[in-house]
Amino acid sequence: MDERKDKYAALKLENQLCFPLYACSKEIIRRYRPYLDELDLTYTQYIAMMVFWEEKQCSVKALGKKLFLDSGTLTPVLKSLEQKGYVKRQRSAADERLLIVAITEKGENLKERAIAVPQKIAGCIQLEPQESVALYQLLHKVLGNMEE
Amino acid sequence: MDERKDKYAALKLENQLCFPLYACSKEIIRRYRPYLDELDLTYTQYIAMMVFWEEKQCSVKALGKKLFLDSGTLTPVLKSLEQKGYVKRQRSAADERLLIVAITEKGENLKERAIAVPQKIAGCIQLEPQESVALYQLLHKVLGNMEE
DNA sequence: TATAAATAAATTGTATGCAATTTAATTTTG
DNA sequence: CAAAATTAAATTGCATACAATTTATTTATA
Repeated sequence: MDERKDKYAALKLENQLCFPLYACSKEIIRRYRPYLDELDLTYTQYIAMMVFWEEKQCSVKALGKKLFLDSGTLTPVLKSLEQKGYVKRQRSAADERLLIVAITEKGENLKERAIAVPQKIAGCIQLEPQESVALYQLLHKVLGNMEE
Repeated sequence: MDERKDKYAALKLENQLCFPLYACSKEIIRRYRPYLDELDLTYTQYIAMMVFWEEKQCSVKALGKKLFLDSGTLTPVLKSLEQKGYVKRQRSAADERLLIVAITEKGENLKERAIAVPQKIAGCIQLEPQESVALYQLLHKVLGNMEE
């Protein structure tokens, strides 16, 4: 089979870039599940907590920008995190349109237990350090290219 | 801030590999939408059609293996594709447990219109050829590592 | 060969994702 | 300053994802 003559080559699953991205992302997130179950967090809740572990508080808008998610996704996620007691949600006094989400003491404490997760995931991705760096840079380059 | 002394560095969003994978995947799929809308396909329906454009027919099980999806996801996707007239679904005569999904004439015809999509997506990913190859290989390496 | 084990889809239940719309608050403008 | 435009969340509707269970069929085995 001469690929130069296959006008449909670009439509083959094996020639896609997005598909392995999509598959890889889903498969890794599936690997997170047993570890996140122990923390009573979903992956989406986990990446939201990562922001709060770094920043203490954040508006829904700002969180959405960091996580590439909109309020349609975040509102139920943040309500769930509030229910678990990891964050508080309250409107900004300065601008009532903004909902400020702030981490609680219980949310801070969770960080200690979450600290073991990244190691375990790295163990299942199994890339050499320089490969991880290369992948990281390529992904951020694509994200940057799409921002334009 | 000396990173060597930050025991929480691994929990920072900027130090994750899975997160940019997840974000990249979602953002690219979002870029597919306007092009796939013209074909009346979602991304999941599109990657399923890619398999049928190559293979003519396939069981749900085999399709799930290729796409990293289970019957819980595929059943409604395939019913939807059948409704649009792009595939037929029928039980295998040899093994009634198997549902064989086969592409229709209308599904085959769709391929001609889909042929323009990959180019348009490549345009928004904007990687140099050697970067695309590197990303492709790293993603497949990770997928391979996780199969074990 | 009758029964147990295994297999394939479908179903059920929960949690995203995201476009589009709605609601409330703030900013811009005529 | 009042009306229009903008902005931020929430809501709505639809389509995934996936674990767990159920149902139907086939294979393995006592």
